[in-house]
Amino acid sequence: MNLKEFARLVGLSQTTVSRALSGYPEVKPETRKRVHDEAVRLGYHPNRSATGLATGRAGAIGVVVRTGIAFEPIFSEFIGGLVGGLERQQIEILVSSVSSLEDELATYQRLAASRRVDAVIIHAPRPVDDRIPFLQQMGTPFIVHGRTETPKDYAFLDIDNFGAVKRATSHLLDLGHRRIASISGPKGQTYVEHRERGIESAFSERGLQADPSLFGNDHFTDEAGYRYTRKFLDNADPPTAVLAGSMMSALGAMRAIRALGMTLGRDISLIVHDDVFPYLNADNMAPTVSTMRSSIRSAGGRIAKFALQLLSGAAPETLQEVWPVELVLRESSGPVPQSRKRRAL
Amino acid sequence: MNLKEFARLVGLSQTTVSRALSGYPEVKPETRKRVHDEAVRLGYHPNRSATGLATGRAGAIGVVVRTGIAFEPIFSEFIGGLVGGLERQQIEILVSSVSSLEDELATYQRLAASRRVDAVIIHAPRPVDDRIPFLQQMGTPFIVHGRTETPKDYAFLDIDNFGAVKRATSHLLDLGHRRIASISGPKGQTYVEHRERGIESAFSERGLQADPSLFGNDHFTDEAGYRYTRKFLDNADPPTAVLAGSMMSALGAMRAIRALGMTLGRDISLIVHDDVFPYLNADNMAPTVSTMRSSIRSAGGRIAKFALQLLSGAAPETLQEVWPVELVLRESSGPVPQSRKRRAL
DNA sequence: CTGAAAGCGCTTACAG
DNA sequence: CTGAAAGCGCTTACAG
Repeated sequence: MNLKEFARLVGLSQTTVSRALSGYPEVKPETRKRVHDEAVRLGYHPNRSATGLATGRAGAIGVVVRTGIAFEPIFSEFIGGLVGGLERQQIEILVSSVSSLEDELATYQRLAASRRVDAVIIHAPRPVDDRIPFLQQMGTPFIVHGRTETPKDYAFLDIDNFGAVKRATSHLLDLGHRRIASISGPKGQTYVEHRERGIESAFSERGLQADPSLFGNDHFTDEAGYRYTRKFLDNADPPTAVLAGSMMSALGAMRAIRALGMTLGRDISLIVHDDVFPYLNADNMAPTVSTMRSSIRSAGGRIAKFALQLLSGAAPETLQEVWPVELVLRESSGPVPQSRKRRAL
Repeated sequence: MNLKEFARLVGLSQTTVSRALSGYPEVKPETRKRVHDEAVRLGYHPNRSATGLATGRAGAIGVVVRTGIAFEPIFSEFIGGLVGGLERQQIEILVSSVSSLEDELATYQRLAASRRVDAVIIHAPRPVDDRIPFLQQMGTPFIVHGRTETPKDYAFLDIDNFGAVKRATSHLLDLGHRRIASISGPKGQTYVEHRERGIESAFSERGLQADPSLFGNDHFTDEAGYRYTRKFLDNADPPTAVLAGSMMSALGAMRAIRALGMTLGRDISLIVHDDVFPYLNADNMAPTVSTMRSSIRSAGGRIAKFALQLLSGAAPETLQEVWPVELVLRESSGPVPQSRKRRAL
């Protein structure tokens, strides 16, 4: 059924019906109500292509995923939050995939030129990220999940990775740890740099220096967590504490610790960045795991709100937030073992 | 830039340009090439709303997610496969979320009536599933990931859950196990029933009977895996083998087994349904974990192909596949412990 | 092989 | 508060 037929059934002109449905003010309340009721009763919904053509609005937000970037468990949660934040907004998420940065840029160009989306969301930004000037030049609204180190004249939502890791590191230093390892994401992404700088800053504030040979970078997999933990613990001067960048890396780290017959929380400490997966709960492990916690689902929900505001004309610079990260101390982290205690330098 | 302007720049009529771009045969090859080259050079892409309005095709496939159904880690992989299978097809995935079955049906109605998608994908079907007659009656093409127990006059891709679990159970029975526990998904979904029937069938083929008090049903979380495994092992006559429905449940099961001081693969066997997550590899655990393996990413890719065929006019009944599941035996499963051996009945 | 023009189903400035 | 009609940017039957 199209508008013409629906309007005939309701006994009004297409104009009035369209206005009633779109919430325009100049329709008599009782007329609006009648139109709404009839639309529900008859199952009428405006053809989205026609609406899109007439208004220039696609009613969708684009998310481009890079295959091969093992983003996986985070992606579900993020999309869940995003889509949840858009529920009942008549705005959907459009997902496409690409295999290279070049393809990613080409996809933004296509999505924008064909008016398929009203805005896009950028993930995993680098300190200097080509996608941002590219989108700005095209005039495509976008929101960055994370941020760059360039001037921030764009909308973004990030968490305070620097502060979170600095606080966790400071806590470990206070407990006497001096050999602290990091298992983080791939080099080149802003959040990875922020986290590593957080470690360095905590050390240098105390006149100490972090050992960069204890920094591992790879995708967040159980396998990488295991591999790096083994490697670091085979070191002549092994770490007494590990910071793991995700629950998946942490699973591997814990496995390595067990394999070496060490007791987590006593022989070695572990603090994990927790994106909050409903199926894998740090509070539930044995021992319970200390975390830097920040719900990626909430971030998705917030970015959905940002997107709606952006489409309502908000200036990108007014849509910028950096969320604090909670440090939740549990059994996996504790004082440095007696045997490994050193005189503070 | 719109078609009118682009056609002017190329020096041809809108008709010819449109036909060249859409791959119609009646365009001179050199004309087509010139149009294509210019489209790339000038970044022209047809307005998707206009194309949609003119053709009646949305160029998108809908996926509706139910929030609260803890589908999470599987979802990323599935969408990854789906989107990958649609790459370069000018077809995107449209994701919406709903919180109830009623909302889900209403969303299909809206997506179909507004011509926002050309087809939808149904997840987690029940033996009798209301969504199927609903979509059939609306005439909306759809593909079921899984299947019902009703007549299958629709397109679907499922895996042989019955056969997989039956084989795994038979293997355990052959090794002398008689107390076999199951930690599966929520009751009421076809795949859960198929898996449980697989266990029962393996038992009854040997004149034995499975103990339904060893069947646990819940979302696939580490927590549920732990809780059920503890509960079953506290039993007066505890299981000697556990079948876990996902890697997440298996993590909890392994944790419970460790907590009780038991050795996996010796004191108790474990076989896990593995959807193949790139970040969590059964081959990499200690001990390595026996699995029933089927890549959910591949399933997503295959369903993308089905969707394309459906949109090209293929009859739904011709798009039906049930994939076999590999049984990969590793260290986590072995003979029943001496102490628990019984005379075969 | 190419083109002029109708039509897809909306929205919205304009008129009343 | 309501309506007639132009226009959004494509595709495609029809004509040549």
